[in-house]
Amino acid sequence: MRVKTRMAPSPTGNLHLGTAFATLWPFVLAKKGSGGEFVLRIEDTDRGRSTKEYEENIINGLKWLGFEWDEGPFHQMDRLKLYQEVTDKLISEDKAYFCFCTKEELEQERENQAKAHLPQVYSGKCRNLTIKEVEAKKKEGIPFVVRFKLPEDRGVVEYEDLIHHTVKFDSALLGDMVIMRQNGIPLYNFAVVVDDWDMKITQVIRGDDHISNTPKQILFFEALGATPPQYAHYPMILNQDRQGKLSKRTGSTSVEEYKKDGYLPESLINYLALLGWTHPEGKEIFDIAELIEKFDIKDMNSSASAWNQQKLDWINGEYIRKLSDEELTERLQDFLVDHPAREKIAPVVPLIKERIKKLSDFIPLTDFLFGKPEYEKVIFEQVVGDKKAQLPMFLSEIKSTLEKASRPWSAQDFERSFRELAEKLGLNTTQMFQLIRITISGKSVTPPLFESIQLLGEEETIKRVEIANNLF
RNA sequence: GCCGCCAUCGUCUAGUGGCUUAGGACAUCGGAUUCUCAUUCCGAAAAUCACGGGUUCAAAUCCCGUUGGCGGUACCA
Repeated sequence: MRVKTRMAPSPTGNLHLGTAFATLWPFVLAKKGSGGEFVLRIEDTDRGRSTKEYEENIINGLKWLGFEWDEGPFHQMDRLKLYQEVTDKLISEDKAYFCFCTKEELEQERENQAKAHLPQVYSGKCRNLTIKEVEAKKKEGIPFVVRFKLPEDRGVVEYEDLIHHTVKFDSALLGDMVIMRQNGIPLYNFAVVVDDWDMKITQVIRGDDHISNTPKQILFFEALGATPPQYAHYPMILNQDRQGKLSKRTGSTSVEEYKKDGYLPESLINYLALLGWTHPEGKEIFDIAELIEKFDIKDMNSSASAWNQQKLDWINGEYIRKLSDEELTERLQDFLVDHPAREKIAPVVPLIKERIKKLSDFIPLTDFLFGKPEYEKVIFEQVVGDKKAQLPMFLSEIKSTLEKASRPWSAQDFERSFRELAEKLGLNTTQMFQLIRITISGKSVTPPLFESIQLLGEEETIKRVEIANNLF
């Protein structure tokens, strides 16, 4: 059978890492088989919280991550007619009914049940209203909803979860669920079933927060006279401290933030994959194509894993180092739209490739190459320790050594003459080179010295030594 | 409260009854390379397999219970 999966985000917030995670699995499952299809469906029936902006953010983010869909995006709000037709059909078949209970009544009911340590289930008060009674209440203008009539004696609803084992629920604990609001907008569980049925979805793979929705949805499929799809529920990603599902509490969860921070889409995908699935050979670095090739739903985790920023950073570093210099240059240029000298990024790339974990690390590491350094006397003093009184002399010696050197400066001569100078001045080589480093950059950590100086040029380098010298 | 899901180093995991003195990865610590920082390489520390009972000649692995974490219990999705 041809596989058809779907991802159904609700546009009630920006693209969340959890949503990206939720998109990965149905996407991979669809791409796995030949001719599989992946559908994007926007579940926008929560009118209070859904916005067009969130939807755009989600769609753009999914595209940035590399996801493509074969159908959609569909919108549930465009499909109200269908939900209404199905609802009418269920009513006419006596599988659903009108309910006129007020919010207060229902709350009272639940409260009483809680006090009696009973499961909180709708009493079915409006279940047996006659047609006449219904008409009369409607005429009076009493607000109503449509409830699903839970088949009596349905007993235990059971299904084979592709990730868990057999999952069983007692349908008696479900009660008669509301499926349609008075305003004609359906409720989540009902709309999902109508859509999955209408769109002929074969596999539903989603977070395990939906496990308890599944028996309800199966019951709806049964009422429709349809076979439910196969279900697979993966665990939710937990916060770094394992307290609760991934939320803003312990760090950013917005995909856009990660993009702005300089994470590569492919490393995000790789890390997300690691959180839900284990490569059969235990590999940790693999691209989406390999994931699709090796994917088997049986290798998905059944226990929840916690978000780990350090591991993501490591993976991102791995991917940066795997890029060619040309490719990394392009990525940096796209990333650093406001950079003062984007055309000068290319020659710097080989120097920083092994030194950055995120694209944003480029800036602090290289800004001295593109603008004047800011000096702090203490940093110089820390290098030479108790010889700090001699700093002016050290700096002018450095300057004259540079001026004496034959041009263009060569790495070999440079290294040799400064090792000699270090010895002459009673400094060790580390101190010598650190002093030069700080002089040209204002920092104690930079890319390799001689290559940096080459990029700066001889004149600029000597100028910086002069400026530094004037500090003392 | 009721219903459900889950439970191996700090974190992610391997492990499907004997091959396990529980293996790997990230992070941590030490060492080598080195002009700094990284990279790379080598090494160390880190899990009484949540707890308590069973089953078995043998259990991290099977069963039951407990505890803990998480989720659901809406005219949210």
